[in-house]
Amino acid sequence: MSDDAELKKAGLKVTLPRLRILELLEHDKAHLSAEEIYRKLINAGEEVGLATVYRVLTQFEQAGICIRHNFEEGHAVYELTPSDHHDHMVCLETGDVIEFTDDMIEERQNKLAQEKGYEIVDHSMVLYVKPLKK
Amino acid sequence: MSDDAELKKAGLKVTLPRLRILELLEHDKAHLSAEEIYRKLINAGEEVGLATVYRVLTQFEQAGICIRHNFEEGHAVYELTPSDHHDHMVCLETGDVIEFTDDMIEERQNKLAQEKGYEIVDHSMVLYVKPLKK
DNA sequence: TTATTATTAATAATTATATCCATTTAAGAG
DNA sequence: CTCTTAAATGGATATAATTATTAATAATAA
Repeated sequence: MSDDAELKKAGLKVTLPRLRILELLEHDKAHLSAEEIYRKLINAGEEVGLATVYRVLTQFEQAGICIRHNFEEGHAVYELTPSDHHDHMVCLETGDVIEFTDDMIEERQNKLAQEKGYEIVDHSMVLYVKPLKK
Repeated sequence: MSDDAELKKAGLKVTLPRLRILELLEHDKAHLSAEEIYRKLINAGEEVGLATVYRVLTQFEQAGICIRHNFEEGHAVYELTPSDHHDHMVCLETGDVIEFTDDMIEERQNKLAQEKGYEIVDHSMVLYVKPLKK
């Protein structure tokens, strides 16, 4: 689906700031904060306000276009809603975020849920880590 | 170990604010925010500053006395460092919360972190489930 | 007890995010 | 394409959570 269509489907007017932010999220696969998105747009010569970035990100989140994570201290980061459900490893020293999935863990999670009489609808898993000393 | 000893072991002087905050964390087993701790102390007639609460909580965290969680609420909450690290299974239909731990998953998590060059400091895992149809 | 140093409370400063409002812009009607 | 209007924008301002500064105080060492 085109970005245009995606915005329309969400009931949002197709505006330049919204298109630019959506493009950024699509092409720049990292987990971006509102501030980072703002800086990138300004550096790219776009005239956008920080308030707009925050507003649009909230709208995108409500529309299911992106999801917000409150990983590290301080600020939220956003990523396009992923089709696969991956988990996250967050470095507490650098703020780096690594995505991963692990079949063995998923299998085990399903088994545990089943044992308790449930099936899994969704899950979230975040490992907070620090670099190994060498 | 006494609260006194606990503070000394962490290299912290034994002061009234630290004792009161530690007692609160011990007896009030919920997840408390800095603001909540501050309010509780004020209501209990203690003379303490909000800045002190923040400072002490940070020191406690660094000393491993308590851990901080950044849930999706806009503010951090603290709890005494639990001896076991349990995960949660939340039933979306009934709201039931089941705590569990699984050695196999923990082992796997450690291995994954290690492969990426990290060691795990903390982790959070929540399985959102619904009852199995019979 | 006194000296040294850490800790404190109050307040100011920061940071992340939300809101207000005057101006601009997108989208549908004609 | 032009007009109309409601929605969206950007800048300023507000707010909430947290952190830094500082002069005064309290805890430990000598």
